[in-house]
Amino acid sequence: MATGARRERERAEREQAIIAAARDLALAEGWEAVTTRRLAAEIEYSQPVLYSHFKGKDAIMAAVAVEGFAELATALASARASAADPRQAVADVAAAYTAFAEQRPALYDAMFTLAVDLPFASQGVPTDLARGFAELADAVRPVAGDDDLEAVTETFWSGLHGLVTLMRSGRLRRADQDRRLAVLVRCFSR
Amino acid sequence: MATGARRERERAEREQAIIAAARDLALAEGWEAVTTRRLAAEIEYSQPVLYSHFKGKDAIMAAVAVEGFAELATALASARASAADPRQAVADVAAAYTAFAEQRPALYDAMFTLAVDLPFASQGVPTDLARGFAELADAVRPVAGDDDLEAVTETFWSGLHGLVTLMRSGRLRRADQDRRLAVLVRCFSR
DNA sequence: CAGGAACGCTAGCAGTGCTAGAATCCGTGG
DNA sequence: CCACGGATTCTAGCACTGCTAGCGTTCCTG
Repeated sequence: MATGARRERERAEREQAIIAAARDLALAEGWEAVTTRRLAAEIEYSQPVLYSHFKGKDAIMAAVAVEGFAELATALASARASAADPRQAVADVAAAYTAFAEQRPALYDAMFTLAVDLPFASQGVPTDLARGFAELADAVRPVAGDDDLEAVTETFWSGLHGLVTLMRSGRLRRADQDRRLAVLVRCFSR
Repeated sequence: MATGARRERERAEREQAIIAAARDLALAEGWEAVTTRRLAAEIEYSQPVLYSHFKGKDAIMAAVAVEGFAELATALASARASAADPRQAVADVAAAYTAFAEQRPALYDAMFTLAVDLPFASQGVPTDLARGFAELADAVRPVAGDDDLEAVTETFWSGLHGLVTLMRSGRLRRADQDRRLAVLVRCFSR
């Protein structure tokens, strides 16, 4: 009778395998290489199995994005925790953010560029997204008069997001990224 | 013999019709609704005609983006020209930028999110893109110590781009956009 | 008016996300 | 130990995508 529990566990493992395969494939070859057929081949099942776990390809991408939000939050947290002083914290958090986007471009795309609507109504995202947002907020708190801390944080976040996306799409020269980061950090510290 | 000139003119008109159809369709129903079949039906020709004008669908989107860069540049220019003082110029240019993105979302996507590489190697874009960039630079010039005016401008641009894209994808509440814009403008004026 | 070339169309390819229905496996009761 | 029944998985296919080869027509030229 406990066979049902095993089945359920195996199902969960397979679901995780799908997410991992999608993530790895996207990181290695970009999201355009992630097709349902390749995904199915990767996990050694047929295509329809994917649809018994997720509503569609978008839902798979959303699941990958959810993992990304958790990773980003912890990356920001460790950057802020190891900063010497509040001033440095802003710079370190900003550097951690851009480094995350640079090193996991496909993950960043899933989180912010593709899969527009799905994850935000779901369960796991708001938590991890809020965690990351809170790290940014704590970093810029000294500069904000408390009432509009939220607006300041969101603007700081937008600045980072803009730097990352414009550079990744070739609109900004990669070489000057540090200088631009310094300008942004100067705006949001002191 | 002058018949060749007419043919060429008709060809140019048809090419413009393709770009206009793509643009209108994208603005009305989004880029996912722009298929080569619908585009062909819209201009009342068969699909292969599209490929005698453009290398592929991406090239059509790039052509639409090129028009967008010209429009954005003139919008920014007129905003800056009609500003009372330098301080106000930054705010007005920022407002014009976000208004452009808000009112022509599909156009903005073609310029910055989709069609990643094509237009920048081509002829028309660098000019109009540089025009828009110059408007931003002139607006923020007072705040920059001349040497890194470029970095300051690029960072300002990134901030605007981040605000626009994060809000459009639902990551930021639309209601607080004015407050965020004010924060950004404060950073880049005085 | 005949020859020829430029032109646009029909038809089709390979690939996409997704799904209906057949086939197979597996735990259960006789 | 075997046959049944339900869940699970696969095969085959649909409608659509971007794109292209090759045929038919049209129009200009000599």
